[in-house]
Amino acid sequence: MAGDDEEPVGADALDRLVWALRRAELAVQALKEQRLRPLGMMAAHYTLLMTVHAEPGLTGAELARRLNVTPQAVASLVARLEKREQLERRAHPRHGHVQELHLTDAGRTALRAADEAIAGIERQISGELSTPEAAQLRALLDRVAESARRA
Amino acid sequence: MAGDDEEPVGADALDRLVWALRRAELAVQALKEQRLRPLGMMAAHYTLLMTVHAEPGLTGAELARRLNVTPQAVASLVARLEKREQLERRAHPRHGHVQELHLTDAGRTALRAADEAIAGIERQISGELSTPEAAQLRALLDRVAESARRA
DNA sequence: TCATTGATATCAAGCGCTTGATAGTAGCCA
DNA sequence: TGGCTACTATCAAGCGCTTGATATCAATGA
Repeated sequence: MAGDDEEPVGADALDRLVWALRRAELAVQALKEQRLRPLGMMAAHYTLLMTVHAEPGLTGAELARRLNVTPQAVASLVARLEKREQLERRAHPRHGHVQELHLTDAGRTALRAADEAIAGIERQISGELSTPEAAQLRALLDRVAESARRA
Repeated sequence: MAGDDEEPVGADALDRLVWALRRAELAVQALKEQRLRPLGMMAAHYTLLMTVHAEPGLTGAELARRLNVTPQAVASLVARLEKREQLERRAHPRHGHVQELHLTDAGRTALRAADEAIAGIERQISGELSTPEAAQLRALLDRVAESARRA
């Protein structure tokens, strides 16, 4: 055809699913940081605390895989949260070298406050969607995530 | 109630929309990096080139707002892409101090190759969804993004 | 005409994350 | 029992991004 190479890339590139996904996540992430800042917590800290809360006793390496970052990055975050007394490292019962991560009471308190802010964002966003729409969006996102991870 | 404070945060925190959104974006982003690496391009470069392609003549500051990063970060990326001859800075017709950004032919070629990889990811992901599902997901994501940005 | 305002670009310093490399420990198997 | 392998944790160096501050220039208003 004559028009095949008029455009170096498809004009619909910005209408793609992956682009819409990025835009949405970027906007939500910015909102998270904004709401979490007054609480003296960063989104990365919230994510880490929430992950450890969901799976207590997680090791640093395992946590790094969950968060898609390197073990060193996790160690840096853990060190800071440990200094704030929000997280503690305990020796693994079998592996003396390995350290399990657990939330402290202060960590749970901080997490609860942060989660209140995140829940507010969730309410606001899902409030503009009908209940079935929200459920379907969640289901579709899960399928997208699994599809990308399986690739 | 007795069980109100047994859990510091709602047990459904991981079932939230914002969490599913993050998981999906993280997985897709990792896939992008993986597919773009063999082409010697990073996801950030692709995003920048695509944005400039969509709006030629964009200034650095304007571009920074589009990408949700600081002007300095953009300047760093631009300098690198300029060194690769994929991007060029031209003086603004009215504002001598301001510089417009334009893609070079090499930039368009590189963008086309990169976009091929991204399009492959798009096909793979949307291939696991029905056509109406993909359309609805895109529409819902746009509403989420606008809702978060408006907050 | 000239000062002020607003926006751009750029420099400098600090911090967080990544890649690469090293040390320690449990599990497996000959 | 001894050695190999796999996994964990940590150190060191480099790079990219952020915050903060500075210089330049167009546009506005007195």
